[in-house]
Amino acid sequence: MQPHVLVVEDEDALSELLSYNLKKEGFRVSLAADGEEAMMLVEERQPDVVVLDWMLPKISGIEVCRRLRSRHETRNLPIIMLTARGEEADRIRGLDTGADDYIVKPFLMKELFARVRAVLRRIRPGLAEDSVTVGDITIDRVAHRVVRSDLEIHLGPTEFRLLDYLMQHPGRVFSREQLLDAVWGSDVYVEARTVDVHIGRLRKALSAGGEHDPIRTVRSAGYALNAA
Amino acid sequence: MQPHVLVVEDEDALSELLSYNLKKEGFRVSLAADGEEAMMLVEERQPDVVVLDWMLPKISGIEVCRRLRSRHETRNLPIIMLTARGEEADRIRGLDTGADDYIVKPFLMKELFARVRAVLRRIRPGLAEDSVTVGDITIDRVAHRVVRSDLEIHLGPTEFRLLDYLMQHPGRVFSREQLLDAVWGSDVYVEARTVDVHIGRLRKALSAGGEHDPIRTVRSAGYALNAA
DNA sequence: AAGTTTGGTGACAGTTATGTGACGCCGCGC
DNA sequence: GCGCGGCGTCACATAACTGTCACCAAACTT
Repeated sequence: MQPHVLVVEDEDALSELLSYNLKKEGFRVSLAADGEEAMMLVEERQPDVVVLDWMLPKISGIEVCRRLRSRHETRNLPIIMLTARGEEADRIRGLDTGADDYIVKPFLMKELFARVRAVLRRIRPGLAEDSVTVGDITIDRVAHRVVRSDLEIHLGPTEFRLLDYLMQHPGRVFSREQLLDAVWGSDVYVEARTVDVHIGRLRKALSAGGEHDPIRTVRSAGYALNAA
Repeated sequence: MQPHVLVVEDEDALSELLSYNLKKEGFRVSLAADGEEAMMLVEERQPDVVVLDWMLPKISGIEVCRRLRSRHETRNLPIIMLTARGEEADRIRGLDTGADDYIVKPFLMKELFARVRAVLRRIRPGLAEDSVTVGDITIDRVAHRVVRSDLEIHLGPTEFRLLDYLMQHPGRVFSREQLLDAVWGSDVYVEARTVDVHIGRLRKALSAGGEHDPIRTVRSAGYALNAA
């Protein structure tokens, strides 16, 4: 699954531009226009990285950063701040407050891409890693293969992305909505129950060799991949 | 596909000269004028080898080298440093930091070519090798011949380059766009589906002797050559 | 224990991606 | 100018995958 970027920026023109280009670059993108919306979307969409403008209405960028850092779930969420030229003091405060990197406006798109990728790699190596193993299941993103105890498993594209996503956070429970957002994309509309069907298909495929089901159903909450 | 060299050099005159000559020698070349650009281009273009001037604005050569070595994906990326006469200390630090070779300015072009090729051969044998074998398929770049289990296979130029590229990263899945970029060149415009047709032709040619198809289709992702 | 909610799953019809034969175009050697 | 080998596109057939639904079972509630 592609990394998910939350862009927090109040200027429409810039946020549109960022969204367009990041999507083209293969990222999933959510947009927030102010600090409140940002906090909400962080919660709801669980982005992998936040690109945060420093000048924001309502809650300032620095405050958003502080709040994210003070909450357990988002303590390690990578943050890249956008500052206007010359806001030197902010930049320093930003890094103090826990931003992972900053970039000065105006900037080149490819510079942003590079930093987003760099931060992802540094903070959450798993995301950029070529292959991940959880228990007896290994997924290789480059070769696009899944192996369970030496047996190759064939998955359709959606099942592959679904498993990939679950494997990035083993043990964690995801609601159907979260999975739809992450795996299907926040822009398409499909029934939540569709997730059930795909989970079912994934289970069947993963259990083809007689092994036991690695996916846990959490009633009225969602699904999780068993950590070990 | 020809090896891809990233030249990091801040003097325009020298970088132009290097670019011109390396291209004439059959390498693909990218140019970076400083350390930041270098890091960006490494990420973006994924060169096969870096020729790195030691005196650079912004990020020094030594720092570039250190960063490349500290990142998983570039740990083994070959680096050849360019040092001015007498910068003995730098040279040692350079090799310490993980450069693979160094060359003292001023130097002869063919000396540079030789070192680039040597380093490529040492670090990534496949790229500089005259012939490569994957499973029962052998490709001879010099003679432009392909052999599968002792049977010679005739391929057109495009199919040859396509197979050559796939054989450089066996098992890895490439999107149609990646293949177009790598095999057709990023400047020509052809339909993505054209890749399918050529894959089809390649398959037919490779299976002429009754062997089974060595190319794997990954639905909605692309194609890969089976590793073994 | 009956009622209610939630999850599992086979079936199905629609959609999308891929395989492939056919065709016309082009550059080249003769 | 002609024939030939390659190339890029297209159209069509086919295979693979998808989202929904209906219906049943399991898990909770009261």
